[in-house]
Amino acid sequence: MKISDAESKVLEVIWSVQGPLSADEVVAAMNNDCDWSAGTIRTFLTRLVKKKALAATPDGRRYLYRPLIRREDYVHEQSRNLIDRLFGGRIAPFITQFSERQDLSGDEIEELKRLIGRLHHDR
Amino acid sequence: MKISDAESKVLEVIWSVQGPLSADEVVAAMNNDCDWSAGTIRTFLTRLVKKKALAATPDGRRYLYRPLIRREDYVHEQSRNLIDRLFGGRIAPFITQFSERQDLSGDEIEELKRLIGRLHHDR
DNA sequence: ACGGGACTACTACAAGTGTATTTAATAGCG
DNA sequence: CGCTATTAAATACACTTGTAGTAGTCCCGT
Repeated sequence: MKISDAESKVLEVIWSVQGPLSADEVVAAMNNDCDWSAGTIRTFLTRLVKKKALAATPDGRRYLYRPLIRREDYVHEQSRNLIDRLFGGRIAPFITQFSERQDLSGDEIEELKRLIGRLHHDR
Repeated sequence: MKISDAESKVLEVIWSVQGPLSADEVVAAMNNDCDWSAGTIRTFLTRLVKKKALAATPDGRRYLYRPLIRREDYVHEQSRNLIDRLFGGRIAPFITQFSERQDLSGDEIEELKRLIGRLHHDR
């Protein structure tokens, strides 16, 4: 099932904490960077449960939420999807495009250089 | 204005041709890889016009459609967005993640190596 | 000049999204 | 043991998206 933009922000917050969270712990954790009402966030929690992205386990009169999908899997799926849709499945053009737009700092380039070097070593 | 998945497929077809296209040229061009009815595709065309992603210029009793946004810009925006949302704005972790999942062929790695070498030279 | 085909414009409609409010249950406090 | 505060469930509602169908108009051929 597809996860919407708003829902994914809620997921991010839950991923960013080790253990399960209650609804208002999620609300508290989100209050910093978003302006949704508590009701709205609760809606997203129940939708994420319905979509099997979260599990809700009862804890007294409330629920504790915990992720059912791993961030790495989600992130990889999103990345693969973008690369496939927009770059014919190849990573290099993705990088090229950033460099052509001068959207790479010197630091970034250094970092990439080191990374790719190591990559080559790994195999 | 946000461009939906289905709409972006129509845009891709229009980008892939040099000049402006009439609605049923678009339909013809799309009939290969998608199973939308002509009506559906026309709906997407008008929505794309409303979203200022396409211009429709009259040509007799019909319209010719031509992109108002460049593919490179669209692609870059999508890419930047993904990198910002999922990788804290840095490209290297994006690459790392593919390599950790063995989602990079030897060819891809070679290509990246050459690319990064050139990058470094460029500045 | 009229009928038929082509092309657009308008309308439809259900599911998903963003953004909540209202209601019902319940558990702890007094 | 009943009231209030907490929490979850249900409901609301407008906008977007996916997927079309219908109606209206205009040009071409006869």
